[in-house]
Formats: sequence, C-alpha cells, structure tokens
Amino acid sequence: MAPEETGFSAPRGTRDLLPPASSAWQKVIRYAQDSFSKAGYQPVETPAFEQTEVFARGVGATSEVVTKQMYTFTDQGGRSLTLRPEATASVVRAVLENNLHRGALPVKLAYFGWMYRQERPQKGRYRQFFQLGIEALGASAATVDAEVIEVADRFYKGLGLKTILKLNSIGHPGESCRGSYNDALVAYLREHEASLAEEDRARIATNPLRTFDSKESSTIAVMSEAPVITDHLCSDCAEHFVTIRSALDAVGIEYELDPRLVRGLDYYTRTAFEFVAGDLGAQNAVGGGGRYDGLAEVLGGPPVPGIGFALGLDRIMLALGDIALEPAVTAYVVALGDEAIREAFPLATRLRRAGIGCEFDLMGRQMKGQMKDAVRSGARFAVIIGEAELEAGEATVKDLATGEQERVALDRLEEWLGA
RNA sequence: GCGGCCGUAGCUCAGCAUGGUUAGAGCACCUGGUUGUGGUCCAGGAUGUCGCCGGUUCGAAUCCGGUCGGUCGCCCCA
Repeated sequence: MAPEETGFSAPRGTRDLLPPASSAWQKVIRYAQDSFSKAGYQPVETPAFEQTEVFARGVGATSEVVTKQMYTFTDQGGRSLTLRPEATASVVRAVLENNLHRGALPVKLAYFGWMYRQERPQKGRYRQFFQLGIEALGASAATVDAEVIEVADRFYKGLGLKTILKLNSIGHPGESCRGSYNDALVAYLREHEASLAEEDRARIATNPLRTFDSKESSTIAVMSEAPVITDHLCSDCAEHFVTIRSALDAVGIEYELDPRLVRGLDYYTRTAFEFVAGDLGAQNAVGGGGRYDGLAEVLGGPPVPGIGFALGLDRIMLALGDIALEPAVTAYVVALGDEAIREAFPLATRLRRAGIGCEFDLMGRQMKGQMKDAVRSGARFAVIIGEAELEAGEATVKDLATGEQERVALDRLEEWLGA
C-alpha cells in the first residue's frame, strides 16, 4: 500500500482500474457486447440498486448472498434498498415491469455492470465486481439453453481462454422429478450419516443437494456413491436434457456431465452449467448459468421461463493475463521553435478532426524528450515541424518503427497518415 | 464470518533473526553527452512520514500490541 497523502484509499474490496488495464477491460467488454449481439442479445441497463425485496425473493431469502452479503440501506423515504448483488433478479423485474414478456418472445437481453457483495476480498473476488451476462426469457425450448451456452462458449473461445464446460440438469421441483430425487438422496444420506463430516450432517435437513459441494474427504467418499439427479428426472426434463446435449454435440461444443453441479433454490430448474478455468486457485469458476423457470412467479409475475448466463470480468482478466492493445494514437507532433510550438495544437486538432489519433507535447520538452514521449504514446509516426519545415509548408514524418523519414506537404498529412 | 502469511521509492524487492550515524538495488521517470531525432550506451538527478496508531528502549524499518489493507485456504460464489 502506498502512503496516501490524502489519508483516503479505495474502500476495502474495491480498486481503481488504471491504464493500461482499464483499456484491456474496455476491449473485452466491447468484445462481449459484440459477441452477445451476434446472437441477438441486446443491452439492458437496470438500476445499481433495487428494492431489497427484489433480491430477497429473486436471489433466495435463505441464500448466503442475501443473508450476509448485501449492501442494504434505508433511503430518506424509509424504503429499504440494496445494491445489486447480481443482475438476473433485476433483469427479470425489468422485463415484468415493462411487459416485455407480452411482446415478441423470447426476450433476449445482455447486461454489463458493477455488482456489490460484502464478502471477504480475495484475488479475483471483490466487493464491487463487474459482471456481464445474458438472459433469455419466454422460451422453454432446449434450443435456447443450447444457444445461451453457445454464446458463452464462443465468448471464451474468441478470447483464447481454455475452459471446461460442466453441465447438469436438476429437473423441476415436483414429486415426479426433483422431489423423488430429493427423497432418495436424503434417504441415502441418512443411511450414511455416520460417515459424513460433521458440518455436512446438518445439510441433510436444510439443503441436501449442497452436500455434493463439500470439500470434506469423508463426505466426498460418501457422495461418490450417492444417487444422482439425472437418474430421477421426469420424462419431460430428461428429454429436455437430451435435446440440449445433442444440440451442443451438433455444433461441436464439448462438455462434462457433472451430477454434482447443483443450485439450491426452487426456482432453478433443469439446466445448470459452469465454465471452469485452471490456474485461478479457489476462484476457478469463470462463469455459469442455468434455467430459472420459477423466478418470474417468485417476483410476483406470471410464469415466464428463463435461462441465463453470467461471468465475472475480474476473473476473466486474471485468466487472460496481459492482452495486446492497439496504440491509442497514430501520430505525435514534435514541434521545434516558438512558431512551431504554437502550430502543434492546431495541427494535432486538424488531424484528430480527420479521424487520425494524435498527441503532442504538453510539458515544454525539448526535441529529445518529445521523441521519447512520441514513443511512449504508441504513435507510429512522429510528425516533426520546425522552422525549416514550416517555411517549406511541410513536415518531416518519421516512421518510429523503421526509423525512415520523409518530407510531407502539411496539407497532405491527413491523406499520408490515413493511408 | 474463521484460520495462515504479508505490508520498505511509481513498480518488483533487499535490509529486519544478533535494534545504533544521512534506508538501498533494479526497472520506470527527469537532465546532460548529441545547438533539430526515440528505442542501445555513458554520466548525473529527483522521489520514501519503512501502511497507520500505540508500547518497550538512550535509540525502532528492525522487538511487542492493536488497527487498516492485501494475499492464500475455508465458507460462499462469478
């Protein structure tokens, strides 16, 4: 930590994004917008905060996110508001509020924004973090599930990220499906209760599916023989799952079936998936999603099926490492002598107005310093103007990559540099 | 929320076990060598409240306590 002269520092779990990392972020975000829109997912912006109830119900009142991690405050009107800990509940609320589900279906939206959770900060885990994702509402066809996974898969592949796709179906809540599985799982866990780790025994009653996530070796041993959800799916859910898999097979997207991939809350249905990358330690999940056919009703709306995908940009950037950036400017005006120095700003402006990125010295440097600054700027060309050049109505244009230079008429600079 | 490790220049770090004159290195930055040519080289220069607060001591970057922050694991998740 640098000693701050002001005594202020960014709050815990937040940070400043500075050049060049900030440019790398923007590049990836633009790429995401582009690759999402290629499948017809259009941007939606929802507020950074919502009525607390939106998340309490939309994320799950018993979830750790809601019970421990939300930034909740009371505004001057006495309303309880919460900084969004994720986007799906907000997007579904916005769709219902604006009646998008009564228009053309499916509603396909993409979001990009900061989310807030009060967790213990760690590498790749911040209290303000940037998430982007897509949501498709109003369609229950398995093809939509495949499409959402395809969008995510294409995003990762386009970035050159090696990921593993883990896929599961958790059926739908109901006796013919997840209900019977739950009964079978609980029965199995009771039978092996003595072999389970202490903390996992409590989960039998509260959230049996979560025992699959346990890191305790004794529990893991027990769970390897446990019944799996995919053996208990009803025929509709089973068929839905098969259809997704054949759709993914048809486009060559590889996946690993992972019966332990679960979602605890009732409105999560059928498809659950996760993308995992290596070398990120404990924070190795780089994105995930699933179907939430029950969410719209939980938020007080009519039944509207939905599926989405979200990823955390912080972890993506970690996994990517340094990425190559295009130089911001093409040209750098090097000015020598009072008259030329006065001309530098007008000339740079002229080039910028012509669409040519351009910088010039703002620190009163001598020529050597200006040349160094030209290199620093990333410009390909130094446009040198001195007494001799101005007298001739020309500039000396030096290619900083090759060292070659030539005289170019001032009024032809745009043409020369633009080519 | 729990446990381990760490916190010295803009960056990466040495110094700390055995406290002691002006706290160091590399990179980056600035100036000069080259009265108008960068990326190499040479010479020189600027920059630190040694995270913060308190304690022990004649004396603390160094020992002790607290605190803030980071990091790794757990939890949870993206």
